[in-house]
Amino acid sequence: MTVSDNRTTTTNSVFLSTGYIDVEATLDGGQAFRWWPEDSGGYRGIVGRRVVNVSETDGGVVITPLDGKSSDGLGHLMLEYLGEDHDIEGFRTRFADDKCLGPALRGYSGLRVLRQDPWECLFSFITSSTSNIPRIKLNVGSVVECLGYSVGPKVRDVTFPEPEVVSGVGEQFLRDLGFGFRAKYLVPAAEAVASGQLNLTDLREATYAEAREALTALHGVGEKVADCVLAFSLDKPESFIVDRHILRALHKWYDLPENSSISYAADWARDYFGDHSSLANQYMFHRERLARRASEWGGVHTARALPEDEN
DNA sequence: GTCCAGGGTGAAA
DNA sequence: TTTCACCCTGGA
Repeated sequence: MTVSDNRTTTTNSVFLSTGYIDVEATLDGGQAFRWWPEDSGGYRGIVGRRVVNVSETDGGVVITPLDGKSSDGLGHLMLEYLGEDHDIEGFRTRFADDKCLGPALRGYSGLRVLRQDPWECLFSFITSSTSNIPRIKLNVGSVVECLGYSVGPKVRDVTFPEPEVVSGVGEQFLRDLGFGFRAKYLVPAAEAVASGQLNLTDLREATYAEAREALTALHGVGEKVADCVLAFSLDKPESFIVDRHILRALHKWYDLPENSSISYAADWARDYFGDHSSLANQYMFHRERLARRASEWGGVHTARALPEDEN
């Protein structure tokens, strides 16, 4: 991987030779909720305190700062965010012939697992409980517009509100923003992080089991939400997220025992996929989503996206 | 207009 | 282990 400046142009953008990255599937496919497509192409969002546009290009992505600042340090920041240190090549090799993942890898190879800010990730996935992606984006968007610190020209160009700020505004404020019953989980979680009782950064160094236990100790954080935070922000590639769609996929493609519980299925998948669990999980989730979307449109998605027969 | 599902969790049975 | 309430938004 290399980072090259592009200062000969007036755009001040940075090219990252990451290999192909499917920007839409990666940034706006249910891992993160603050990326918005731009008319001019690519996706606009915030990483740390920087406002950027991320666009696909040959052999990688182009990062363009939209906050008027220079591109110094942007390459490193974005490589880390885009999960560049994940073992994507090892994953591709190992599962090239897998019944479920092989076709997925050939159909849409540019999917990555992000490395997000842990607090934003925790907040977002507590919010995700019995919700859907449009609504999660709506909720997260409204809370950052109200409480975030502006770092760019647009209303959504704001940093994610610190846990101190979220605990300060209280439950009713979040309910009024439309978070519903999740508000009563979000405020205590913010308090735990703000007080230092829960140190999310330390959990990056902790084992998977330790970190998962620390997260599920929070009210409103079960195994599912914990695994999302572990995979998408706490450097735990052995994390495997099971919802009802993934459970169905596991039954369909693998020798998972009949009537396995969500919890059992997650243990089974972690054992089966090992350190490639979070990548396998994301490709499987994406495949199920495309299949579902295709059937809702009354069509078949296998012809284009998947070279092999679905059934 | 009504109905329903949506990347769940916690408490009670 | 299973059932149920919890909020509410968008699409059918």
